[in-house]
Amino acid sequence: MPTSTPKRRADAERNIETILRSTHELIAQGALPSMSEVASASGIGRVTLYSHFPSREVLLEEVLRRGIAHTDEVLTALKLDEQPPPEALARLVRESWPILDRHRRVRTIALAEIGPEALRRQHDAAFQHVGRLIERGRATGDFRTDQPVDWLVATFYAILHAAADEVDAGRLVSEDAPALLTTTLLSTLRP
Amino acid sequence: MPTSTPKRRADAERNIETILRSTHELIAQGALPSMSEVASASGIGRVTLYSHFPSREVLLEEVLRRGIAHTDEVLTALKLDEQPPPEALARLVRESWPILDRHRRVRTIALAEIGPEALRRQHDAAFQHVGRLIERGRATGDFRTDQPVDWLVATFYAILHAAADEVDAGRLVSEDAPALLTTTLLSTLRP
DNA sequence: GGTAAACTATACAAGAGTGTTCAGGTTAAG
DNA sequence: CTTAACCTGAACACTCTTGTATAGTTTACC
Repeated sequence: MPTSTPKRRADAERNIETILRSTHELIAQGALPSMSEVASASGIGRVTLYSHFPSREVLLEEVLRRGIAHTDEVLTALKLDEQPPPEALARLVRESWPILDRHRRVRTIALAEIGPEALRRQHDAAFQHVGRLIERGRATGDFRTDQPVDWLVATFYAILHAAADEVDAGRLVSEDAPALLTTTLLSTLRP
Repeated sequence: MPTSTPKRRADAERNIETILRSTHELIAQGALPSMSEVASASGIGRVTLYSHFPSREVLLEEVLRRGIAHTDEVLTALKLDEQPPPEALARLVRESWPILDRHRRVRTIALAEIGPEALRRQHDAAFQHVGRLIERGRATGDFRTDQPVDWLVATFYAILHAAADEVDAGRLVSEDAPALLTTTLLSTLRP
């Protein structure tokens, strides 16, 4: 079924896109933006913002939904299932670690604002990709089996997050991150 | 030099203590408490609260300062310097991982509210303990030297934080955490 | 070019938070 | 027992945020 778009004008479409993009960006920077902040960051009036998103909660939910969908697309395109787990992990980190971290941030912040129910409704695609990769690695003997999968996934994300924080703090340059990350992640996952 | 206490009455002293304790607790639970919340959580009036801490910012700074001092005491008492680094790490995790994490939370939340300057002024004692331990381990050959110390410290805290989150989410029981943590941390630190 | 959709600024109501003032009640300490 | 320190609730001014209403202007689209 095609997404039923009840014929919107092109400028409205453009504004909605801009709103969602800049909201996402504000959240990724660590802020919990107010509707006024979103409006001025998007370069539109506050009333226009409300005309598209009737409440703050609806806006945040939509940003979360799109973030999850986008992450899922990127991860699916990587075709992680078709490579040996260690190589798949290296590829995953090299090509998309900032995306994964940004997703984690939006997830955390949006969750804190709109409660866990909204998140449970949208099941979290990125976690499933990483979880599947780890489970496959356990089956092939590449990854350890002496710790719960949940714990391995949790440390995976925590380490990604640490890298992003270090980059933000200026103690790490973004180009060096993938190599460090791959090494550290493999250290935690190898038997 | 003894801390110059400008002769306060005992009940005032008691209230100040209660305020700082309950504020810390509220923050450790993940909240960003308002002055009203702090007051009612402490069982005192809002005006009394303001009479002791002229502003929210001053209160948060003091909570942060005391948290850092307390963590420093606990870590110093462990005498990490007197044991081989891997054993010292295991001991550190076993005896104080919840304290380290709670401290990290207060640090993060207070930082978000009062800005980084206040934190830079109070240099972070816990980070120094962990950093020293890791550097000593590198010198003895127990820990890896192919990654920057800053990065190893960052992952150390990130993994502690992950454990605390997992416990909060109910996916991990607190008693199992030290063993998992020690294993994972040593995996990231071993050469 | 006409028309409806979309935009804008301004203003309003309601709620929450900060910080202050005041007037009166309680209690620690000498 | 006296007194100064301390605590209290109520009220006030101020700011910020959410969400809605109004009236007028711009712009996409046929």
